[in-house]
Amino acid sequence: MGSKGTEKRQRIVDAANRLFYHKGFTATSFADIAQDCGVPKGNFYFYFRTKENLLDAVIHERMERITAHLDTIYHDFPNPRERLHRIANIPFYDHHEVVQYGCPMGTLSAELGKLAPTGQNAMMAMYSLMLQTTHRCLEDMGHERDNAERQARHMLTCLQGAANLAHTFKDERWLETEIEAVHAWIDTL
Amino acid sequence: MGSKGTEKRQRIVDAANRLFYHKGFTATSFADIAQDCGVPKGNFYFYFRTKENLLDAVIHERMERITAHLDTIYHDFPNPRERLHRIANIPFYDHHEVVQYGCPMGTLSAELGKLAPTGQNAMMAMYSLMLQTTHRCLEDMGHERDNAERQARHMLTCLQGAANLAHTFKDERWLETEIEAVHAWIDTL
DNA sequence: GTCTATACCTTGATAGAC
DNA sequence: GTCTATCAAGGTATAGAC
Repeated sequence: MGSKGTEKRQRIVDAANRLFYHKGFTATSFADIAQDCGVPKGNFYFYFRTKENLLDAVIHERMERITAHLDTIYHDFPNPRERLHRIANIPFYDHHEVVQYGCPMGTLSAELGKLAPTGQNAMMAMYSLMLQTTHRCLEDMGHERDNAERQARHMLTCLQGAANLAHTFKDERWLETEIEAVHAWIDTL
Repeated sequence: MGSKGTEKRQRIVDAANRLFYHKGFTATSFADIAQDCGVPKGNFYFYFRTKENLLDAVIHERMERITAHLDTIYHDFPNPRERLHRIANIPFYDHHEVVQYGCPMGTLSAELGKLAPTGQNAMMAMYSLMLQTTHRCLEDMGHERDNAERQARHMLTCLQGAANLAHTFKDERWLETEIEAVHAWIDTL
């Protein structure tokens, strides 16, 4: 608690977070991370026993950020429909990075789904959080439970697909128009 | 050329294709491929100068398969709406593998988008093929050019998102219901 | 707590016998 | 054309001085 170590640990996690996103988990080496954050890689093992351990810390960090962001939306917008619009805007918030590196959650989940059963569970938790938040907005708008769940899945599907294809085609307009379509769809609900 | 080499080359490409899909490009080593196809890895370099070169062959192989599949659809179904239904069904055709390893095109594209500018162009070509085929069906159904393109992008977006989230959640029903929604959407066009 | 030096393994790639 | 043996480089992880 409050010891000097926490600050350095945070620098490692932040650099790993950035590089796992930009280069992918497997393609990122400890040497890359060390160079990025200025901490010698031999020091990593004081904070994390393995690379997978560092990955867990990165995912945990992301989980906290998305949780905080959703909480902010919930706090700032009492209207459930307006909340949905804000959730739909999340991928567009960092649209420039999404086009260049893909969806932070989606690309990592795609990679981990092929090799790490541990990290994949944490990714599922992140998506479940977004799903349940969306689901709750829809219920607050008067949709019954089953219908709300179906609609929430559909919205997430469109957002994820839009991010992926915008990344593949390096086309910001793809993201823009598809998110715009989601907004229009929300207003029909 | 009918020389003996082509057959062994094909075995290497097939094994690489399978493993790049199941484990990812970076996470798959030549040793993995060699073990899978029974060809010693030292022999690989007679057919491919680099790993990226082998990747190109794999992508080329996939491109030919998807081209052949779309040609079959075009040949078997004269009705453009029926063709759209068949295209929408493509991810569901191998639904079991899609749930386990994700969309073959989507996951590879996500990985290459972060490291290989070369291979990524080939991935774009594959998606463009699907996009243009869809686009043409919509034009044949009477939609004007701009509208058809927008609809085609939307359909691809939904299919890609469905495959990704079904993979993330290891949930076959996600894929099933979202593709069903695409079918219903096609009938409204 | 922090860093250097290094062990040990796997990687993609080469050389050369056959 | 095919395979064995091996390379240099880079990977994760460890040992131990400070």
